[in-house]
Amino acid sequence: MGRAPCCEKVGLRRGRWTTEEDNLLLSYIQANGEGSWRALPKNAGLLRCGKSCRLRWINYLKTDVKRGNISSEEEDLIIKLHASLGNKWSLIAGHLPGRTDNEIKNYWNSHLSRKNIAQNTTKCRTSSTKKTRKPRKTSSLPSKQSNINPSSDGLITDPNGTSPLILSTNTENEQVQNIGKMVENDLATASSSMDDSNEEKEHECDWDWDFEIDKCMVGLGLGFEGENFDGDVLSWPWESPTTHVGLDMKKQDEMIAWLMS
DNA sequence: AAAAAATCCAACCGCTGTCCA
DNA sequence: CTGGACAGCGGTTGGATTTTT
Repeated sequence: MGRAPCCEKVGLRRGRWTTEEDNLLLSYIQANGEGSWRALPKNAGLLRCGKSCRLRWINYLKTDVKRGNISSEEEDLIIKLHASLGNKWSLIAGHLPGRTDNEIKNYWNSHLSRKNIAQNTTKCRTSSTKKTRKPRKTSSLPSKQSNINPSSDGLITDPNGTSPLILSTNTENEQVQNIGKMVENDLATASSSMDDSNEEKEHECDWDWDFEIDKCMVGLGLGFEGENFDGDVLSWPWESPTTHVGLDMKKQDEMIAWLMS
């Protein structure tokens, strides 16, 4: 027997929300608070599914939702976080104040993924001749996410792994920039350990933040995963509970040795 | 000016994890 | 332990809008 539907769909409205519906939902939540989404539509006098109400609230009506274009700082951060976290839109959104997972997902799909593909095509074509990497063994999740502090809902932590990078005293832009800087610092440190005399390795380990990191040379010292040009999904064969956004130099060395073997 | 194609994005769908009886 | 209810997440869809031909 299948699971019961989340709501009785017969007679429910679908599609775009009207201003009247928005007002009903807004005033109900302002009076009664969030939650109980299943019961909310009936109580609020809305002919909508509870899930639809929740989505409308989270993505549009909530007061802290930031509207307008994604700034270059935000875009930069999205790229970096996506390289680290993959399609964990809610986690990425957690580092972008006022942005929703849906908005970031849409922005990625419509702006950045295309860019990503283009960059890969032009910059990384030579990588197709490289040795085949080992296929992933497990799920699509990154093999480790030690940069995620489980007690603080996915906030990136400092190298000591304790304090969240997002500080409440910072402005939103400062928060975005801080996170970006931390990721850049990690990568710069990782880069400094590379032997840049090897041309192929230099190409493969281009640590400038551009789009090839996500697909071409993913995870060295960062512990995330990616795909090679044949579409094989990879993950890295280690676990390290002590690293943050990525630095574990011993593991990096092991990774380099493994790649070059 | 009109048609076609491309792009954008709000909303939907189905699945998973958690809680609780 | 099991199963239902619910919240939340990520993938996908479809219609509105914009751009191109």
